[in-house]
Amino acid sequence: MTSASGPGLEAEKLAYIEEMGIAIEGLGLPRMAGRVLGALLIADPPEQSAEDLAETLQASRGSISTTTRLLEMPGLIERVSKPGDRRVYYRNRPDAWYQATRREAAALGQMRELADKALDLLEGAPDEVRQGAEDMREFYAFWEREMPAVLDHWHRHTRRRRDDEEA
Amino acid sequence: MTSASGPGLEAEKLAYIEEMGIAIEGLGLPRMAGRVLGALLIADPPEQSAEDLAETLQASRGSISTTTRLLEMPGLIERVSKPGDRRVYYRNRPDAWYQATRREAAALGQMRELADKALDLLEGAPDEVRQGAEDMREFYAFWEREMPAVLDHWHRHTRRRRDDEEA
DNA sequence: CACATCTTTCAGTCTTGACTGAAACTTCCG
DNA sequence: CGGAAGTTTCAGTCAAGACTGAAAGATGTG
Repeated sequence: MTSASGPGLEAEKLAYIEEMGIAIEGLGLPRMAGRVLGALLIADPPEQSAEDLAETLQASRGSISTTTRLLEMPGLIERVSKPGDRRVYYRNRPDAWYQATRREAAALGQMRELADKALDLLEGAPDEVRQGAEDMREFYAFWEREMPAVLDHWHRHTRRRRDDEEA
Repeated sequence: MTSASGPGLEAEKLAYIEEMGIAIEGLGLPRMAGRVLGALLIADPPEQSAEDLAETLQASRGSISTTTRLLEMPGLIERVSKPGDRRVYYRNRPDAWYQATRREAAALGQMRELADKALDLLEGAPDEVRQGAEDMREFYAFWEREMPAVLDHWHRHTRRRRDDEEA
């Protein structure tokens, strides 16, 4: 029997889950989202039902429902079903962390636009006054171009290797 | 006279400052920090006293003090003084946005460590169970290496160009 | 040294939003 | 159709932390 009742996880794993909660909170998501990601990452088996998660994380069903939907939207976790079982199971997606980083890259456009807008507002001002906004635009124009390019490179590399293994 | 009394900034600029406040809030800093960055970015002259900022942003002196210190620590703004003037002035640093992004890169180590720790907790588990943590480690090992490398490249490029202009 | 000016600190207030838990809803089965 | 199992929604509670404003502190000036 694989200790499937009660809290069911060693204290070490529970501590890990909390650590992930704090780390993800730093990225701007609710702590509970990090807990779910952490729990799924070290779950055996990798598929966990809403009830499993609620019990492991000592959280309400409502909270689990809201959180899983939040994580499902950007592709960080996915739902799976089993024949003859009405429940929905959740598991982390293989490219979850790539996707999360990809989303950060998508937010860079806004920063470059803010730099452009600053330059509009400073139209006609002396170069010295415009310098700060110029620097900002220059940096984000660069990073908005390079960050997705580097991530793409990794993604193509990984997909090719995975396909090879399957063949 | 350059409208130096009262709110003193056109509605357009005030709206811009608020927009920056919201954008920066999305990066995990207090909204007021974004307001200060925005105000300094479009300020003429680029140096602004604590009092100037408090007035422009309709904020308390305490809030300005806390926020400027917060922004000064990671090098996003800097203090400047003027002869015969007791006040401290603030202005944005030329590489502020590079520094901010650099700090994000520094946080990647924590994520790779979390992946390592997950694998420790899954020692002896079947490959299928460990796969998620393996994927996470692989991605962050890559990104922890590449992100600083690309940023460094830009920084060296920019410094060289700036030195050329000065020569 | 006493005063004036500017800045920082800190206790209290207020806003935001994460979480709970119960009720509503959906889906499947006899 | 009635009921059981599972999930989602939502109003209310609670905690975290941003901001205020007054008091304390620092720094220069006559």
